[in-house]
Amino acid sequence: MTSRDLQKRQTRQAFFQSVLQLSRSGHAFSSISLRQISREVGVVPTAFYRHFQDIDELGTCLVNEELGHTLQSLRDHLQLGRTRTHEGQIASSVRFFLESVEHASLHWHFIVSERYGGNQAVQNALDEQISLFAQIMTDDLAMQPAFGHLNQEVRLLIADMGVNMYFSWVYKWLKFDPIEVQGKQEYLNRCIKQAQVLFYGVRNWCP
Amino acid sequence: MTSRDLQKRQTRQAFFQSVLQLSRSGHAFSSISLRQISREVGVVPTAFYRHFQDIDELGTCLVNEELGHTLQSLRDHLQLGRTRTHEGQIASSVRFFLESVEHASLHWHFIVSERYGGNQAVQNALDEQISLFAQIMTDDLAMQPAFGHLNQEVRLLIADMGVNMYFSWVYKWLKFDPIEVQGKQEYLNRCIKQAQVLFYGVRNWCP
DNA sequence: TGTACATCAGTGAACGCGCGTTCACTGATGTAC
DNA sequence: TGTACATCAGTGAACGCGCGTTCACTGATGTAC
Repeated sequence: MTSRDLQKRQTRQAFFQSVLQLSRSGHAFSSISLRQISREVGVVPTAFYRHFQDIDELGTCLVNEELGHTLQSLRDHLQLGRTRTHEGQIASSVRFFLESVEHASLHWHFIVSERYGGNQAVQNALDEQISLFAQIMTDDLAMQPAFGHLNQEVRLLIADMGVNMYFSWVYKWLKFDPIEVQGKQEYLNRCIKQAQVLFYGVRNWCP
Repeated sequence: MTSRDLQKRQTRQAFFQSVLQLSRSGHAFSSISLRQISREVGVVPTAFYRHFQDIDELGTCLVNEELGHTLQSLRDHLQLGRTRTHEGQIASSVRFFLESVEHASLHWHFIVSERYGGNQAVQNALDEQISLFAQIMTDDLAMQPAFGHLNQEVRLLIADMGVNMYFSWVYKWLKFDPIEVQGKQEYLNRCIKQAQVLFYGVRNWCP
């Protein structure tokens, strides 16, 4: 790894960061221009082509590389199935999720904004990453004895509900001002209750 | 109402339709240009200003007028709370919802695509309409004796889960080709099961 | 009913601007000997 | 280690194009008498 390679990688990262910041400040990915991004990075527009063929490629690389790592580590640590037997454990799982979201707020803002947004390439790349969540949550549910009465199909169905519920919290969660400690706490408690309602129903569900 | 007024109203409708069609064909609202819309309508770009001050105004009017009616009539007929005691009735509610969505597919594609999209004015207008759903579902839950043990706060929390779950179905539901009858039927059954899992849990929930 | 005037939805030319993409270039970094 | 050449990330000028917005206009429809 030469210093030139290192420099190139840093610029590439800067392109990703610029997109995430533009997204955070309210611009849809499909309305961001190549020149806008380059300006943010601090390079001339033509430098863009040293890194990506076009904006679609920037989008898919951003999702697979930059967001991929964030989502991978979250998937590794959520372990929903192993921690949801008692209500206190459901609470920790929700708390861990929302803290992770806050910690990678730029990433998550982009994910929820672009999940159903205008760029097909980005949408497909995101869909792949997100469906891994449902898959992993399904396997996780299988490890929990209390849910042994559920077959694979029902587990996947429930994991899908769980992922959609978790994702439905993100947008409002990221809108809180860091100072609004009390508002955030109340919102967190609301999310925890929603998770408890869902998983309580699952525990007693007869397929 | 003169024939001139009528003509103007038709052109206004045509602007709405053009936006919905452009949205359906994959363009994010915030990346659609005034000239693109006018071209679709079949008028010169300057004619746009006879109807709207700018694109933001077109967006908010589209949501409040065009989508407003669709959502209003759906809210009036869903009556979730009155029909979810037996599992067969939950099924009819889900079926009615997804049929309504299919019937107004352009509207619903726009709603789910722009809910977290790039235009703040549209997002705010949509948020108002959507939060009415949660409000109405909350009141509806109150009418159901089986859920009398839930207080107002918990009912709103559950209505919120319900709305988010219903909305989470829409995007994939609209992606089905009309010919794929079997695939659609299977997806519908999946949605019904998800609704049953959620409302089953609610029925036995102790706050 | 007929006439004379007012209204106003849609026209078409014009503007300055930011866009994506091309091209030949520069000069610092890497490599071969 | 020192030299001579290769690589290639970033430069800057140039292009044609679609954009939003302005303006004075046209001519069909509506209104007052």
